[in-house]
Amino acid sequence: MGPIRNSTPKSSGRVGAGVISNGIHNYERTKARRRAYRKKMQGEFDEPLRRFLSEKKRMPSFAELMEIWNYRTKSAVHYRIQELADRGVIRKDGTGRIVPLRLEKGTRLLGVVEAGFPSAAEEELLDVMNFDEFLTPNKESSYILKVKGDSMKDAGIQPGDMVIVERKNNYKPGQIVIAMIDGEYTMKYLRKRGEQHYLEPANSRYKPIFPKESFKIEAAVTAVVRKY
Amino acid sequence: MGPIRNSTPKSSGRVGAGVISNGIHNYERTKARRRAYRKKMQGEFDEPLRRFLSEKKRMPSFAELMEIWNYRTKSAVHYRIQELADRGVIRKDGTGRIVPLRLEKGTRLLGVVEAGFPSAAEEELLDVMNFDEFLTPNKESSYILKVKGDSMKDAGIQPGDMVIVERKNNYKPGQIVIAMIDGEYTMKYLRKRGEQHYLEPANSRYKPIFPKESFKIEAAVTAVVRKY
DNA sequence: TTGACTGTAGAACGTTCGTTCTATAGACTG
DNA sequence: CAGTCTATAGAACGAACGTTCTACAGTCAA
Repeated sequence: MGPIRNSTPKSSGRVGAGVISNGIHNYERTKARRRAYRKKMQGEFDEPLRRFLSEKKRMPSFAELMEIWNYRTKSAVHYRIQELADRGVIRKDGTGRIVPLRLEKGTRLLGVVEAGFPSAAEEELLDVMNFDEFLTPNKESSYILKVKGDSMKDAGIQPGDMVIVERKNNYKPGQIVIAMIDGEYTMKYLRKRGEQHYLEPANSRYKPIFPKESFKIEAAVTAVVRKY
Repeated sequence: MGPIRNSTPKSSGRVGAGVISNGIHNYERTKARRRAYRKKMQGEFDEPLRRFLSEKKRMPSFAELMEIWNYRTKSAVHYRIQELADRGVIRKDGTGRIVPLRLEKGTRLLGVVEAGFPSAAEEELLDVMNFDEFLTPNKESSYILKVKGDSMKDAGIQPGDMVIVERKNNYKPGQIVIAMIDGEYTMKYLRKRGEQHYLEPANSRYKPIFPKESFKIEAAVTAVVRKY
């Protein structure tokens, strides 16, 4: 049958000698059908791969791809793999093994609220993103804290939120920082008046804190995460 | 030399016949040194694996592990792999290939601000988390929107924040939802008075919205993310 | 209708894979 | 000091791997 596969396995493959194929066609209609079919198929090559990757946390071997894609030979897989590599979905490393490129699934980016929700056809075009990389590019120096108290309320940080903080070498005024001041940890805006640094809450019910003895900034807040 | 390796490769391996090893030892001191060394080593087996995985997006083969761990034989790798599997760091699938279990690096969870920052020794004990799984468990039905306007300010959602929304079948009062009301998309609290649903902003400068004609809830907000 | 192109089947090949067995140096135990 | 345990080296092995070549049916374009 050629390119249209994934139908019943037995009907695929070459036609035996002596079988006369029907030569009558409506070519235009056939052509259109095939285009649509192939577009659909493309997704049906990628999708099982995605599933395998997220389940097994590794790429399948050619033998496994034979089963996944319903092929009877590895050479057919080889052909398909070449096509996926050309499309940039996967890549081959030095030893021939395949590595994923655009297979990890992310969450779809929709833009501003007014944009409206996409139809199934538009889905493909949406940008995707991975939160782990986005929120903690420097995993080594990042920590997660749970917020207690409402002193940063007007900055949109509520009790129960999680903040991602990062240890750095120097901290700039205007940043929200975690500081050890007079023996206690606290999260506030870092401000500077003249040469003196001080801490300012984002809540009119609290007053700025001017350090008396010890004053050490431990980390800067790089992100806020809240889950309902 | 035995278990203490990763020194210069040439000095490892068996001592040639005729070489008489020095029998004089302070056993207690040696023992303590070895324990500390081995603990340090443990990390030096896991770390290169982590790096390989995050760079190449796949687990290394035994031959590659030989280079990574500075072994001269695959049987030594086999031995180490067994130990990693016992510790639950990796797992072997049916065909002998190794799959990661506790290798993906997460961000360390510290708890409330008051907890203080951990020393290098305490690092190991911290819980880690992966934001991608945490924020979007259902990737298929989740979308990301960028917030415009300050109508949800008092709910800690500011302009420029990203909200993760999820399409559902039914929405409960009290949730923050994305709704199409009278032809426009908006993000508000979903409220219910008697039998009538309406939308309420979290900003005293705005008033509740009672739907006139069309009213359709598109999605519910499941999380808020802000990055500085 | 012809010729080129596409997609799969099938077989053979050399390479790489993880496993296993033996040997041994050094550390540890009593 | 002798015996045991741990961690590595080294070699051999069968299974699985990805590659390549040939053949051919079906599609497509001229």
